[in-house]
Amino acid sequence: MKLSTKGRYGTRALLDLALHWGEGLVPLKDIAQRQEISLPYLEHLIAPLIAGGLIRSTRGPQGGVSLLKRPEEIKLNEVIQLLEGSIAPVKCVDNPEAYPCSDLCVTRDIWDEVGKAIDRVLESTTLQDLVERQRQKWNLNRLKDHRKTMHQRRGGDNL
Amino acid sequence: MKLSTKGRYGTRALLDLALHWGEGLVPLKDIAQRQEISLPYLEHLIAPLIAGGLIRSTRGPQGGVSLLKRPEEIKLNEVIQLLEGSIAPVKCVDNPEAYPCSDLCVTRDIWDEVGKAIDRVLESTTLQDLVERQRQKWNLNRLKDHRKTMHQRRGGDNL
DNA sequence: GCTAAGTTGACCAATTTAGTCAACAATCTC
DNA sequence: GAGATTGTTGACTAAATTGGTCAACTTAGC
Repeated sequence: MKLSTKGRYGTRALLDLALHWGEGLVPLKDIAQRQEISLPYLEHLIAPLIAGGLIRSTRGPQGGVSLLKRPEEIKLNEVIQLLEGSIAPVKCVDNPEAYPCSDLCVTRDIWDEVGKAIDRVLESTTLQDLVERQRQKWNLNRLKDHRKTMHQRRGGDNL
Repeated sequence: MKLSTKGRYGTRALLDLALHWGEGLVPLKDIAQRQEISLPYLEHLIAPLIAGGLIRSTRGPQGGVSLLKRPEEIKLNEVIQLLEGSIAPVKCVDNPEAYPCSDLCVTRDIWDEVGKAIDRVLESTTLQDLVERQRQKWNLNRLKDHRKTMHQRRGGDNL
């Protein structure tokens, strides 16, 4: 039940784009560097996002990539669906027709509920939510660092 | 984000045991046959369940396996934990210490919430719940079959 | 001591994951 | 329009995981 790097890296790449929303095209090279993803690998992660209509790209010098919709309009379930395919924990949840057991099998029903629970979380989270959380975290950390610095200046303990 | 056969087959094996609760030892051969799992593979699925204290086993003739706790005392999150390891969609949720990014990384927080949502569903479901759902489904199907039979006897249409 | 069970560990094929590399296409600048 | 810069695509691959099988062994009942 693990998320693969596709889902994790791809989501981070999109968060990176959302943080630069409104600044025009962002080169893949920059995203790769900031998110510590190898450029050739990132290119493959970008492909399904373009195909899925989440981002657009332009080649050539000054080229790059940017979101096609506003960050608050991009839900994580859509993102994960594009990057990882169905989130459902078992295949027979997606196409019950192909599995004749479906009307007899009670474990299937539970995996179905698990899948829906996952989807509810991802459906209720947008890229904008991630952006806000990220900025909040950065602010908190800056505050902490600042307090630490002040403490040191006042000759605080060396722990 | 798919469940492996370990989790799916193992859960079915436990459901099988729960359905035979109170009948003493159940041979693995029977479970394998009913659940359509190869016996050698089933043996490997059973091992972690014994190690986890969910079931006990006796060798030799008339040997077999049975639940150590009542079906209503066995929650699915415990089962899946034993069969698949942690349910969390990313590793860094389990041991945040090993991942210095954890206090900066907001995507981690989301995967954490997803993991908790999964756990809530599995934590609120016991083997006994599965048993009851299973019996209910069987009853419904028997009723359907019965109605179909009656219909045919009365010379119903051939659809 | 024979037979019917469960236990364990070694082994294996197929698939998936997580990439890399090279050739190519488009775009901008000069 | 030449060349540099960027994105696109497909082929390829090493490593890990999955989903098993097989054989040797242990234990318990008759």
